[in-house]
Amino acid sequence: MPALRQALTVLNGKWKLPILMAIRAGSSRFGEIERSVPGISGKVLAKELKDLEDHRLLQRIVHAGPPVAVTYAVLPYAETLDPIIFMLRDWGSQHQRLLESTPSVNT
Amino acid sequence: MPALRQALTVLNGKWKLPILMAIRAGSSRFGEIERSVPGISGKVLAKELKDLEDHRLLQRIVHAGPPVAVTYAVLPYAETLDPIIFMLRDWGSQHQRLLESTPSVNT
DNA sequence: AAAAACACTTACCTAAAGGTAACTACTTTC
DNA sequence: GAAAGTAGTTACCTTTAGGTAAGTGTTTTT
Repeated sequence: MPALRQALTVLNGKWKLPILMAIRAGSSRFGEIERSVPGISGKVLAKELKDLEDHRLLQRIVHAGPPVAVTYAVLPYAETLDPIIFMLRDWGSQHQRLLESTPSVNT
Repeated sequence: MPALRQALTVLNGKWKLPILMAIRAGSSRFGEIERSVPGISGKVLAKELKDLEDHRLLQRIVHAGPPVAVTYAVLPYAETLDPIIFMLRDWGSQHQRLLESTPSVNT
């Protein structure tokens, strides 16, 4: 896969970035993340957490009990995405203003 | 849609960036672009060209004939994506090296 | 006059992403 | 001992992305 597609694959999907943001904002337990990302289902959350772990953006930690507890933590490596995220957010909001100010013939 | 998702939507898909690159590299006619993006079909190319036009990244120009000719040109606005594209490419290739050097348990 | 090129469109199919709801196995609180 | 919580999994369905192949209408070359 070309490097550019690879990078887009990591960021893409409806939930990856919202999940990352939720964990950064303080959620760490599965149920806690589920509640703080409104609209996501358990199935999709489980799959996305696995993807994010595969990409070394977060770590799944099992704390020996009793009671055993599972937490998810964002790894420092995930911060290397920050400059890209900021640029994408800036460009995206600028782009939305452009589309609104010069609507296409079909809208 | 959040700004970040909006930006990702513009870039995403298997063919959008390869098409943009092909036109920048000198292809301008439909058939020419089709031949210079190996693997793409006419149907998908037509759809992607419309999307890119809707996002103001390129312009479809009909040259009055005879013979009439249709060309596609990348608009200057598309250059505002360049810094993002460079960062994504860099991060992506760095990420590929990381994944290779620390393979997961499932590979 | 026939054949090929040009820029698409249409119909049909497969695969991947995502959603819904029920279920599992364990633990903990009431 | 029943109910609720935790961290998922499973089966099933819909939507979106993308692929294949044939067709369309116009023009241009042979």
